[in-house]
Amino acid sequence: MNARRSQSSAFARPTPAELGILRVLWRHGPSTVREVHEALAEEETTGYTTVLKFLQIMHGKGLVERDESSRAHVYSARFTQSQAQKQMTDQLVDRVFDGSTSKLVMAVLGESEQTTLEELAQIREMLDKLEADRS
Amino acid sequence: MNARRSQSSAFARPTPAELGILRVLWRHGPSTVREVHEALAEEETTGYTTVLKFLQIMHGKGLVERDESSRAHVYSARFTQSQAQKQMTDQLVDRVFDGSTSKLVMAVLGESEQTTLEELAQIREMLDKLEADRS
DNA sequence: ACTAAATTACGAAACTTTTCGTTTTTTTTT
DNA sequence: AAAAAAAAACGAAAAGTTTCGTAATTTAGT
Repeated sequence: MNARRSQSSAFARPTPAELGILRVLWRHGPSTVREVHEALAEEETTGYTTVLKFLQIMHGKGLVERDESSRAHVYSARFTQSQAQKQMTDQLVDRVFDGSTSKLVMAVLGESEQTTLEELAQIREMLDKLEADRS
Repeated sequence: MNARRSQSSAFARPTPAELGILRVLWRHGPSTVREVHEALAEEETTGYTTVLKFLQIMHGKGLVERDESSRAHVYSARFTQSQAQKQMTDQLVDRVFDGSTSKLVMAVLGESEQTTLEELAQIREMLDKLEADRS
């Protein structure tokens, strides 16, 4: 039995399209199909019923909650963006970095011209905190 | 035209199963179908012809190279693990961290009890280097 | 109550990914 | 050279993902 893939696990892995919808829900909070569709339409061209269908599928999978009290059902993500970040990053570390988190950090810092000094400082701060806790 | 998905782009995105095969090729270097299949069999149960088919598909996509000079064709990854790491991490940053690399670093360092002091030191070193370059 | 509008539900097509059985080809053994 | 063994090629089924048309349902306006 593979807990990672079971429907009842903490949270399943969203497909790419599902992730796009979750991103809208994280940005905008609980939303109707129409609202999600409009938000999505800024970037992609997805039909209304496509979005509806996805929300229904995602509800079936337990990725989103549904409030049916009003006519237009209101959907919301069942886990936070931060939880998803952790889970998807762990998966990446497992599958692509042979389980080494530091390799991931090195890789991402290694080439990133776009990381600002300020961000580097933030990271250093967190590093200080971590090392302090450790000793 | 979507460059990200085109066959000729720097390198395409491996599917989960394709990644599993690439990992074997990275670990073991150029390998025959049989070798990949045996390496894979340690964890999963994949049929020989399934592995063969994947390697053929991946060759078609340009994910792997094929040396046909011997009877048993020898396949090798067409890009390094490190390139794949960068590419897949960038994708994760884009889609899940709203483009912020530091958010990714914070997330991964935040909860990782498994990051050793030694690893933290390595990261600090890299941080030093980066900040030095910047100023 | 009737009509129009908005929304959900349903089903299925199109496409992608994964899996493997069968056939064909190539090489090795006898 | 025939038989056996190993490997590649092929095709297609199975499973999963994405997309949307059409039908049914619910709500709101007249």
